[in-house]
Amino acid sequence: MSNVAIALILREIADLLEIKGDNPFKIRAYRNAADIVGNHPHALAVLDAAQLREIPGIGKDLAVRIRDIATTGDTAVHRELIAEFPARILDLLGLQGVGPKTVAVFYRDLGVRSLADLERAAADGRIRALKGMGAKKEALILKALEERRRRTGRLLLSDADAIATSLIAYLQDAVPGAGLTPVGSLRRGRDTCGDLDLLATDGDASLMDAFVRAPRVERVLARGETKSSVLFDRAFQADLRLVPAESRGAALQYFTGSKAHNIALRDRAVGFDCKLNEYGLFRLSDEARLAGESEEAVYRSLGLDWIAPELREGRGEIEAAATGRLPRLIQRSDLKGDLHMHTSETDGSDDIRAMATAARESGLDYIAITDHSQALAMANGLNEERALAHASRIRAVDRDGGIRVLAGIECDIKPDGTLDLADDCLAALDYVVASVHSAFNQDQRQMTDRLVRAIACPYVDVIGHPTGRLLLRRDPYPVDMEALVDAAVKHGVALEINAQPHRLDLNDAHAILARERGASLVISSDAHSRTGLAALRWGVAVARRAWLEPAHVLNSRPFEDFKAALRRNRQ
DNA sequence: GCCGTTTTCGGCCCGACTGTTTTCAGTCG
Repeated sequence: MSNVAIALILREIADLLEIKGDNPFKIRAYRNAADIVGNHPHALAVLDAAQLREIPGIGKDLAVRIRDIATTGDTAVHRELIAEFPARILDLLGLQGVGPKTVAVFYRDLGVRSLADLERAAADGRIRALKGMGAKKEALILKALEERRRRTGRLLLSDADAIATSLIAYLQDAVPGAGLTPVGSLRRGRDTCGDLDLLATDGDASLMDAFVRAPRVERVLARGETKSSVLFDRAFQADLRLVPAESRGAALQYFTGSKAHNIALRDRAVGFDCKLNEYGLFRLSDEARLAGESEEAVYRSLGLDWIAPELREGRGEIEAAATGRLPRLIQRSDLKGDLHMHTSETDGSDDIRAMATAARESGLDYIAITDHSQALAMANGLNEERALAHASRIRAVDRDGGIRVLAGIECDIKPDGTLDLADDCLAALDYVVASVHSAFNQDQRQMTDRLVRAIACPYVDVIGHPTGRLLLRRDPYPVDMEALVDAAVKHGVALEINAQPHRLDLNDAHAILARERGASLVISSDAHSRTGLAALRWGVAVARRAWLEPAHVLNSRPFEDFKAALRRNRQ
């Protein structure tokens, strides 16, 4: 049972307990545990109760429940709650403006058991008759139901970034002098964003006016002096907060999150006899403001080094910051090479020289051209003959314009784990990234064996996009990541962090596992055109979330060092 | 349900906005 599946059940328990009106702190404990489990880099299903208890936030009871879920697929508390409430009742919580208390009232007073029931109740005017509700609330419910049908869900990190950039440009145009910064999950570099959070530090009410009138705003959820929320078309939400300049740092900290990080930080503030909110760090005894103008000062006043946003996920960053053990995170400028890209020889749109020139202009010292192999016929993949001819054309470009260009290939891993091109062909190339592009429906055992067999092939240097996921479109294929990482370490094969915004594969949790086990990593763009090279920044975001330093990433090394570190060139 | 430099009991992060309210509960982040 995967961590994500366990987390799902823990979260359902929390939601149902909340509808039931149970102890809020107990609910928080379940929700907190769901976050911990869901984000944990190791498979928790294999741990026993004692090992689970060592994880902060997991105590005696939760350890037992997690064991239950891991071994039987469920736990008694959950089964009892499911029996107590209708199966579809949790759908109601997904509606804007509907929380657990409201769900409880709908269920108790109106017998609402599903979204369809709620829609009928609202249409019949039965909502307005409830205590504490009126015609306005009823209309909001109908609106929320309508929006839910059109909702597209989360946004890719790159899309969220693009929307934030244009929204900020619009606001700065409307209110010159306004200082605006993206915060929330976008600033933390999460692979997808559920909404968009913006922080403004200079500006007045006119900024809020401009915000709620931004292009494509469909509905204003809230409009205040310091806080507004809107829904864009396709029901994508954005929030804007305005704070005074002296609170900029505290607000940046607060609105960047994550929730788990903030709770831990505030808990720490309490230990310092202080209170931390979005306006500053205040001493409880006399309300004196100890920090607030800069994020650095907020952290410093709590005895912590400044923590990069990508680390703020409650993965031990506060302990590391307290003891001076934060990593020197990798940056885009640390990357000297890009090791996965396609040309017009297969499914790319630019030729070798165009890719090399663009890479040089983006500051890289070396690249590998890695077109597809023959199994990917759809992409006009290369057979041995074409691959070798392509390689000689690539080598003809090597060193031109001051950039080294390796003749590589992205070789398909066939369903049985053998490679798509003959060994002598692979041996004649400079670099091989091996990837799965077919037979995604294999079970975990087959897929793991398949990848481990590919890793054992002596001509494979890197495993490309190791889980095959396409964000918001296709789940990862099942693979035992620990076995994969261990095999990679054993054979000196590197694992790719594919920087395509819809892949970001490995993800952050897998990259943490790889780092902890001592695997080498590469960050590659998988560009299919010159402009695609810019995707490296998204891969760097994943790497930073995984606490990676330059030393963990092969393509942060100078060319000769990098080349010597490749599996094929060792010993 | 978790946790412990004051604690094995009694705490547990903090504030803005809305709707239906005569002083606040619920939702959200």
